Amino acid sequence: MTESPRVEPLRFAALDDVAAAVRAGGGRLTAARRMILETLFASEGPVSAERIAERLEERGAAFGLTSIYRNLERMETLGVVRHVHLGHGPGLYALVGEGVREYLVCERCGRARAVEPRELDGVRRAIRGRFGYDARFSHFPITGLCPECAGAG
Amino acid sequence: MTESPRVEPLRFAALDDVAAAVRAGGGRLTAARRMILETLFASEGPVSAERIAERLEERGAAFGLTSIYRNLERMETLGVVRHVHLGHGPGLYALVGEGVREYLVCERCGRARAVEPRELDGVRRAIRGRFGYDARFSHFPITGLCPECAGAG
DNA sequence: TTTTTTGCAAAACCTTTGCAGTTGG
DNA sequence: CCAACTGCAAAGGTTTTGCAAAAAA
Repeated sequence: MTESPRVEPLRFAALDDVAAAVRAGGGRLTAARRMILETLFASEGPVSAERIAERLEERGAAFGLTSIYRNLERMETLGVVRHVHLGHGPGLYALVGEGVREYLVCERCGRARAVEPRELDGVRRAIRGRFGYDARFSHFPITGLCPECAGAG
Repeated sequence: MTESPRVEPLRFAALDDVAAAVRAGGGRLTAARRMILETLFASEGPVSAERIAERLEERGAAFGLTSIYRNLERMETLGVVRHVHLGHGPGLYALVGEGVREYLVCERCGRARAVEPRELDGVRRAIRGRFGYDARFSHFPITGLCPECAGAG
């Protein structure tokens, strides 16, 4: 896994779109930025800055955590990246374009479940109906006991 | 959501009851512990460890943050204290007593709303019905846009 | 060239830990 | 007396900042 392992047209096309969005926002498409985006593309879920740094190192291109954080922050303001807090650990980053998810986290076993926003529409409606809030669980999750842990008492 | 939001007052059991619970759990009622409890009792909402330290200092009894944290943690395991994360700031502590609240926090203006758990029963039912989760918003809040911020676009 | 971006080191922030001395029951 | 508690200093984990050098446009 030294070079970009992904050759699927879909992903390449999408990556180009993201790169274009970065440029459109006045950002430069540096090596670090491109590789961070590639890493996010290849990841199955949101990943920490540190994990991204490891991935880049595996590919022979070490960038300091400082740069990773600065790039993620910049790309977040450009609207191509977002982050979520799923627990007490570090923030986890993902691309915006590949579909925003919302999360439920068990505060006992720590497992997270990612769902499509539409799956939470009923819950959102209940919250809006009573409190007027437009709830969003893509940055901070719903927390509680998952079915297994709730069952175990 | 950078600063600790302000929430409505909490009502507590008698301070003596809390002190008794500390002793019942094998804890000693030291000066620090008593003053921390008094501070929580007198506070209008959950407060940070640092704020507690300031209060104690105002009363002429300075205890290190270390002790504050250790005491809060100990009293939390004794079931007398709890804490909530309402944003990116420090954790906020409160007495358990009868007044456990659940929270909604606006991620734009940062304001928190504290509600009685029963007010969230409908929301909880919707979540349980679809995902099987037993959701609790007393440690991590519901986040989203409050009515004012949602209206402002 | 002009404007980002990068690296390094250091700090900021919240919280925990190690250890030796102190105190409550 | 002796386990529980305390202060201090130091470290831990995550993220930010300052500044000079390097690279993109």
